[in-house]
Amino acid sequence: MKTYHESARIFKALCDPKRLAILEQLRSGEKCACVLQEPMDLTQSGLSYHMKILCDSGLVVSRQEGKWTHYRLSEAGRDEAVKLLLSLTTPDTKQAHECSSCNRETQLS
Amino acid sequence: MKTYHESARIFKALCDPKRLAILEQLRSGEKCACVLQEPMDLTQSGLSYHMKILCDSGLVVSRQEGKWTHYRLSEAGRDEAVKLLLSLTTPDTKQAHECSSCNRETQLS
DNA sequence: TTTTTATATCAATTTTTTTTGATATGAGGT
DNA sequence: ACCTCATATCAAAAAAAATTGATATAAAAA
Repeated sequence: MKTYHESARIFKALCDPKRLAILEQLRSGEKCACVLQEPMDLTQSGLSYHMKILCDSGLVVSRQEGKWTHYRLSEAGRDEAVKLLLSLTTPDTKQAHECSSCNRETQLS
Repeated sequence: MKTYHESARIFKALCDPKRLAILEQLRSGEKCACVLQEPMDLTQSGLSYHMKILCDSGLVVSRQEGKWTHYRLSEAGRDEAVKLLLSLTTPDTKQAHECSSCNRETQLS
């Protein structure tokens, strides 16, 4: 079971427009950093910063090839994120119950 | 088609540990603000701030009942978020291709 | 070996987000 | 009408994230 902090880290990757634009570029295949940076309003070190966050989330994986770093979407990372999103937002039917204290007060009045 | 900024807003709801703890509470059913606040390290206005972000994302919906505001998970919001997550992180097979510029340089050398 | 090239990291700054305390709103109750 | 309670909103402060420019590293080229 992940802590809330660990779970938040995965979604942190998705809560910045520039990182979403980077993911969009990766949808069409593996890209090296220099190619990713070109069409974006980002400095070299800015891109590196965002790629670190994307890799830390597990949604993206990197591969070193000589001087170049290539990035690509991770299928395992995506599956993990979807599973986590569902587990965070799906009602727990086992212990589901209504808000008792407010309802009681309402009913008593 | 959503802008990256709009998409980011949905995931912004999920990138804070306190908001994940709030979602966890909502998994067991609809809750009013006072009940949600109690077990959490949050002031009244702090909770209100986070609930606004959760509602803006569509993952949570609110219902007014007299003085009380009740919050619950939104199934539609969850479906939307999953759909969005998948569309952002699934390779686009139609136009998938490798990083051409780096590969070319590598092959030429 | 010296130079260039691709990327990472660091420290300082700027921007954004979160927290806090005070006040506003609005529904009931007295 | 006045008071109380639940919640929202505002402005200021604090904390966290993003950007920038400089420097470090390490691979390949000259």
